[in-house]
Amino acid sequence: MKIKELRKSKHISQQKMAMDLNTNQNTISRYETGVREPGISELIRIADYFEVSIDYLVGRTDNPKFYK
Amino acid sequence: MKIKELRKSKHISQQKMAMDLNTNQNTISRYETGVREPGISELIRIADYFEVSIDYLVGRTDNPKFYK
DNA sequence: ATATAAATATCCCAAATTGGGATATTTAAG
DNA sequence: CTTAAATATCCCAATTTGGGATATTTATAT
Repeated sequence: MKIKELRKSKHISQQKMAMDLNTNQNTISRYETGVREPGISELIRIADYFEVSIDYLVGRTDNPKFYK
Repeated sequence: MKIKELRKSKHISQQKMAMDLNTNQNTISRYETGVREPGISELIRIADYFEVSIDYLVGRTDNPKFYK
């Protein structure tokens, strides 16, 4: 989960990001530290938020074989 | 979740797919009918299995803006 | 260097979600 | 029409989740 990198590249706090996504700061923190994982709908919202693919978000970009 | 279409295109049963993914037939059924959702790791395994992107798998392909 | 504030991580817990076994229902063959 | 294969649903224990509160870490100002 590349949330932390993406968030920092946008120079926003966990707090702001949490607000934007209608959730809590601690939830974002957990995603970033990996102690919790978001469900699919949350995953999509985060990907939308950063305008990246889910595959990138979850670190699956280096996988050479997804085409569709 | 485009599991059903992908699975059918490969002409395999839920049973076989479940076996291949070390899970149960009812779990696959639930994913397909939408009553349950897989977690991220399972999502990746399914995407790997069908060799598609997660974005495609969850029906996010039509979103024009993911680039990274 | 230290007080203060901002940012991030962790604790606890109730609620929601999950997967599995068993079983019912639907669909396809014979 | 019967049987078998495929798929969906029920029940339930266990895991996982998010939120509030709080602790800890990090940055800023004096």
